[in-house]
Amino acid sequence: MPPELPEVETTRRGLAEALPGRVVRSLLVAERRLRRPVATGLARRIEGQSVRAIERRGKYLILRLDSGGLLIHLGMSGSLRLVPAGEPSRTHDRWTLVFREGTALRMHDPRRFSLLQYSARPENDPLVRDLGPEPLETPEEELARHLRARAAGRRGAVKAFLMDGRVIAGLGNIYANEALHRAGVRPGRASGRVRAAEWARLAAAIHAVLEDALASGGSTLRDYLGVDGRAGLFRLRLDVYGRAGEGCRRCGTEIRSLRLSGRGSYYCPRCQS
DNA sequence: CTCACAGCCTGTTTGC
DNA sequence: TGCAAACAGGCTGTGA
Repeated sequence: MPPELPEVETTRRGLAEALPGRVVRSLLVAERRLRRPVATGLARRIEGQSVRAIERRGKYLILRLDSGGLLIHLGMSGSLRLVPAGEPSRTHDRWTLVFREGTALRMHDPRRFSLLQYSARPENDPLVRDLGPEPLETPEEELARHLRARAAGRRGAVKAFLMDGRVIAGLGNIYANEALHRAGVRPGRASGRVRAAEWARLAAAIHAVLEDALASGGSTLRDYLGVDGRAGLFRLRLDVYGRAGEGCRRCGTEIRSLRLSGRGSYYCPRCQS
């Protein structure tokens, strides 16, 4: 299961408890070939800087430094962990950010879809600049209006629309499926044909599913040194994602699956129209 | 602008 | 049983 927005936010909270004030001693890069190559001069650029804050934009983490900051993305299989400085790397550990205070932040990422990049102005970096509103920080009614306005005239599937980061930040395949089920909207519907009342239900459902996942992940936050991006997802009970052929938890009808824009999509033919 | 799809990658599942 | 092919998906770039 990939880290989605709630897992990234859980990770952010863990880092925010531990990192601010720490000073970067070194960056050890074991594998440069990630989603983008890790810049050669990155280590030198950040050594000696202290961590000011940890922010999140969609599924990107922003580690604010004295000057500029690091953009970090977990990709499909990445997870961050705080480890004691000097702990040996294992297979698939990609880089380790070592702090003077004796701890280190380590990226574990088997599939190398993760990203580590310095930016002088992280919030203006093209990677995050064009992202849509934060689903958890946008009031429900505003979110509903926004989605409806952006969907006008679009004929593509509503699930693909919800997964477009420029429309709304950080909603991945799993939670797009779950939100559509909670809202009673089929994933293959044309975005422009979803009605106002349905957008209202969708906005509420997006909030609900993300908050649920966040709540279940939050309780496992205090593992050893705190950060495990996986904890939340393992605890959230999914209603439709990956449940093709099984019974809908609400009505018992068999969950169906189809492919939309190359992505697995799941819905209940009775609960969702 | 909108939309679909290839490509990146490796662990896991499926199918012969 | 064993191996190869298919699958999984966030994001970007490309082309229609």
